[in-house]
Amino acid sequence: MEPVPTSHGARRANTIRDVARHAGVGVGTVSRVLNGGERVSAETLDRVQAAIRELGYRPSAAARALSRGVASAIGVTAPHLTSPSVVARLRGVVDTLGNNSYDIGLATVETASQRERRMKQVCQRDHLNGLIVISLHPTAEERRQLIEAELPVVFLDVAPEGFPSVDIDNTAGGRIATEHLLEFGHTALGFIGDLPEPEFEFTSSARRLTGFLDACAAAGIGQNLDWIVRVAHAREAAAVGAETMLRGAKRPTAIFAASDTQALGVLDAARRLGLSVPGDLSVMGFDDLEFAELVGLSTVHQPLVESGRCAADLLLSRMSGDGTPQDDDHVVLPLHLEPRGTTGPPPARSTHTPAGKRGDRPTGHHE
Amino acid sequence: MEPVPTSHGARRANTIRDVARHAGVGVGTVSRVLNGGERVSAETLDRVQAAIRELGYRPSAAARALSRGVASAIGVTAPHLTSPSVVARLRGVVDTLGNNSYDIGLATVETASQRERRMKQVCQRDHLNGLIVISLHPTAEERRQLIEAELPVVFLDVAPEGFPSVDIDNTAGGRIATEHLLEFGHTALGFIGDLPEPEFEFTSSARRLTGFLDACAAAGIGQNLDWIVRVAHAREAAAVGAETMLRGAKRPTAIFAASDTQALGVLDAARRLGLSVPGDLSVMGFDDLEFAELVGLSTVHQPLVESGRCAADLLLSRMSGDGTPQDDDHVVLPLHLEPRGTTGPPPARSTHTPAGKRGDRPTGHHE
DNA sequence: CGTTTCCATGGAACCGGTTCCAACATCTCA
DNA sequence: TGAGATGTTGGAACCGGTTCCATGGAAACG
Repeated sequence: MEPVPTSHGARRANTIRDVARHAGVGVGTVSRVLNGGERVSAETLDRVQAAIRELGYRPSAAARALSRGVASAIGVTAPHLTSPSVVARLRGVVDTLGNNSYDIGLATVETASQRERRMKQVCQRDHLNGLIVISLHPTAEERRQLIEAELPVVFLDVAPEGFPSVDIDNTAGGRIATEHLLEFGHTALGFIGDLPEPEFEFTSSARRLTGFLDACAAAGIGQNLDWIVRVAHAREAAAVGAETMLRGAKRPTAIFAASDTQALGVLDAARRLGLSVPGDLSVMGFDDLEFAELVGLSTVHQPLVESGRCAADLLLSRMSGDGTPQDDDHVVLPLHLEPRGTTGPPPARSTHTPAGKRGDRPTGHHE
Repeated sequence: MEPVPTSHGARRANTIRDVARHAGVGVGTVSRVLNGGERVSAETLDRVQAAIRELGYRPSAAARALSRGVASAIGVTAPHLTSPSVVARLRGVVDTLGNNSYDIGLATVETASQRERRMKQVCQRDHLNGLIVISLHPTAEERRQLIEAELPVVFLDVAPEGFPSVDIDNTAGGRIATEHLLEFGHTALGFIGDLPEPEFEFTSSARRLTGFLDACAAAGIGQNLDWIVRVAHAREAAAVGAETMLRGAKRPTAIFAASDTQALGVLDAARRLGLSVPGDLSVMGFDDLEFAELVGLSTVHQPLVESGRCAADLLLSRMSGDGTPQDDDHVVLPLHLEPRGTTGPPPARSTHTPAGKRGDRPTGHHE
């Protein structure tokens, strides 16, 4: 006679009206109980909660989203998950958001068309109430859409004007890496980084190059343009680039790779050419990915996981915040040098300046 | 006089009724156009599409979910993203699902309470229309909930009875790894794997141990129980376990670690004890994570990314499928040996007759 | 004791889609 | 020419929450 009282074999799930009937109250009262129980007498509250329990009632997320006008979900867009740094950042984001009972809508983009489609999905009006964008530069069109959708958004690993962001000081990082090499007495420095992306503003790789050049200039060291190589962000591409650089008549005694992935390629190149590291060649990376410690790569540490947490916190405060919608608030996280086994003094023969009283360094556990 | 015709400064977003009015048709017609344009005349279709474009109309996901009774989202639950194998699987899942215009709801669980909360979220009735569970054994209660929610689900890296799953043959994998060591002539084999988890059925690590034992038995080699060590799934824990094993009066000439991560710990232990690899000790891993190639670790390759794709495909076919709701369909992906630099013949001095000549500890039933 | 204030409460209207049915137009076939 | 089949269309009802307003009773006040 009654609608199924236990939720066991129920064809149709119980609704708020079923609960109201079961508890002998109105739907408004049940709704109030569901949302914190304000302005409900203790006795009624008990009765409603009992009814909820007895019916195994679970509210419909869609109905709530519809009537409230917004869902309880946060979107995360990122490049494909092949890059370890993206994964590390994502981990931080997920950690923080997951503890705040938000749904996380993950979207990865690889191609331009995917990207466009995603963006439309993302801006669906009642779809998301917040967005984190990892390592993707927004196009002008995308910015416009984001502003129009009035969607709270935080960028991570990029810092477009007019939006809140979490990033590092890549220029300073490039300087830190380069100064580490300079302190060993290197004067012949090479750089390997990503290809420039003209459609976007400065990339992190480009900024690291700027820091490299700054540090060189400050030390009064000139540039050999053949030793500034820009390739696709991949181990093998970097290996090819480094090999070319190292095959020249004169070659650098140290190479700063703008990412650990590319540093790995440089190490490959050194191995192929029979150069010892750091005996013949010092190699410096950037990021401090997990494998950096494994291979003993000297690098600049950036707080990847923490950056994700930070972006998530920033977004949450934005969403709950007063309302100033899309001003910018750029968080810059600290970096530090992580010296390991792939950097050392330049080889004695080319050490015409300081630092060269002893050419034999105590390394040698690397090949 | 019209409601705001461009979507620019609109306070209130355009709804399907606005579109209908603008195009001079009924809402039903607009809905039909939105869902593929079946049973709509070409002329009307044009007019409606024009209206949609002119108003910048975007349908509300929540309203659609509510009236259809189901959203267009697929959930993915996984352990925290610190494990590289989980990340690799996730990548495969996301790749495939992303190309099918599903939203992906990602939830990671770490603690038991998180897990319980997630499960409730996940089973919200109109929340998801599919679920992929990565590397998490379902409890009895969770199975019950899943079945009750009638939610299509695919398990990945575990294979609970009664649910579709994608997995590998871990026992066979353990056998493959062990046979590789046996072929080199090793007769003193150690094993390092995860702690048993009594609350769940057999874990993959336990199955790999079974394969190890099978292969040993088939080769007529007895077991030294001190050489079967089970520790937390972490590099350092494995290092400690391996060190203990290798410090004994007699020590194995080869160790099979049930995961690459643990194999890394074994390598640490060897280094600390001054043992050369593979000269004094062969080390065998499992998984073929990215770093395995970096450190030249011999291992068993399992198709991680592909397993994610496979699970996603399976789920999609389940969701669109006829209806047989939750029968089981266990996909088993192939494995292969990936021999690298950490395995080789046993040291010469111990190459005399098999380990247990004195039969003190090994319960050898050989000879 | 009458009036005002306050609180708990019930329930209609609403959010924006989908679905279904009735209504109508057109076409077909006898 | 009429009956039936086919195809297109409009719009009410519905999905299941939230919100807001009207109501009634208790408490506070003069």
